[in-house]
Amino acid sequence: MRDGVAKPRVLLVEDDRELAGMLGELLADEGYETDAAYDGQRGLHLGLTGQYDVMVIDRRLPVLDGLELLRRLRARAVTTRVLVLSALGEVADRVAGLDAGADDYLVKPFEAEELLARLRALGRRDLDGAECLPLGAAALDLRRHEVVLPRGERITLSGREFELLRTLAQRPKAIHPRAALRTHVFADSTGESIVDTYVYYLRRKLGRDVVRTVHGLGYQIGAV
Amino acid sequence: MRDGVAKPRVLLVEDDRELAGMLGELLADEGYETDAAYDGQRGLHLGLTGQYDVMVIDRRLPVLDGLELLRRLRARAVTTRVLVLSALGEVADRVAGLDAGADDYLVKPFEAEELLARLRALGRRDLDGAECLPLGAAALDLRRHEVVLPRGERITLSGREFELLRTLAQRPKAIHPRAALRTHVFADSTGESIVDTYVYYLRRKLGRDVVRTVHGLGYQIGAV
DNA sequence: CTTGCTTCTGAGGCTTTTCTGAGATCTCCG
DNA sequence: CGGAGATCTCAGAAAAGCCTCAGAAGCAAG
Repeated sequence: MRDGVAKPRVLLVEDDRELAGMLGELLADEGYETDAAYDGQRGLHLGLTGQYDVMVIDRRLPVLDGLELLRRLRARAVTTRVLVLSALGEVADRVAGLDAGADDYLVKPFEAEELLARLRALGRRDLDGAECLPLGAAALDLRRHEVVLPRGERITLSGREFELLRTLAQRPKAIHPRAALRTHVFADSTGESIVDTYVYYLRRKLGRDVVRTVHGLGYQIGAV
Repeated sequence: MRDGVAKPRVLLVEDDRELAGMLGELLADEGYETDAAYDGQRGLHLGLTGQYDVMVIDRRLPVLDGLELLRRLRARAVTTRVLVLSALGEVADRVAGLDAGADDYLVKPFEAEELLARLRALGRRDLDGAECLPLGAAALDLRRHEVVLPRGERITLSGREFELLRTLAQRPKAIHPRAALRTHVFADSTGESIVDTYVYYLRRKLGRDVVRTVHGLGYQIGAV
């Protein structure tokens, strides 16, 4: 899927365990790494870790309603793409879901193919054809794993350094939680502070300002 | 819509001129700046200028089919969000549309409300962080935990400061009793005066006037 | 096997945030 | 006016979060 390095991670919040099990298998077959939660509270807890690429949330959930869960995630600066599943298919229901912060809304019953296609659409991040990502005044050369400074000077990055910076540069100005970066760039078994270390390496090579720390939330590039 | 600064720009590619006209008006009423193209070739030309925040593309188009238009845009590294409109509503059709690069797919006939909600959802994705609560002349950036002053200056809040201000800003003009704020924002075990302290911190960062004290009752923002 | 680079760990120290509590100041009302 | 209670201000301790870096372990090329 993506470089074969890390599978995209999906959080599935669905109280119908049978359906959850089926979807979990379906997603696994498609190459997703899936975690499941069976109620809204648990979904909120997992969602806040910020380690997912996309979430699938059922609208009707015990403990904490799906839309309320979504609102709370959004209120806590979680920008992960969310697809809401619901048996409620009226236009007003769909509008309510989307306006609560969903990126897409799929009405039950649905076909597996469509769910997968919509997940692909949400997860699509690869900037096809782009060779460079903007990086403030500089640029990140995706082919050569180098940062090109305004005056043409080039700084070579190691593999991990590059992956980290690319992840940040793909969504500039967004805040990337540590946990998310750790899951995307490093192996799950690595220590908690690996991200700090590599941010330190990047800053040492590129200057203190490339990466901004947002205390308690994560890291950010291209700050305003 | 968005701070009233710049209207989001929409490119509408639709050969049915009557429908195009109606949609154009609808979008204009919602505060979008709309350009229309009546065939795929013209849509490609305009789309490549890269000046749009989102595109609405009909699937069946003269000269250049909607999906082909979409593929060519994607091939040329245009990452603008695209919503495809189509009379073809089979699952296979929708999958084809999404896999051609669409971010969303809406089947005709549709209701205006849903189109608008889906456009809002698409627009939200790029504005990573433009999700704000009004705060008098300023705004509270919910994703970044920052207060955005009228001139664009940003003041970062700590976690607790943010939670407190958000709670107040969610119901402006309401009077929030101390005890309620303490329960919502802080742990139950904290001292009685924790709210006072944080109100003091907010005032020190943002100015004396952000939070008004209603003696004996609580705190309030956005006073009359 | 050595050299040089990359990756990862973990400890120590630094900074920011959170919370406490106590004195100063203010407000309301008799 | 004056006092009780409410509120403000702030210093500093404790906790949490973050930075820095040395060194071990891994890997690839010579």
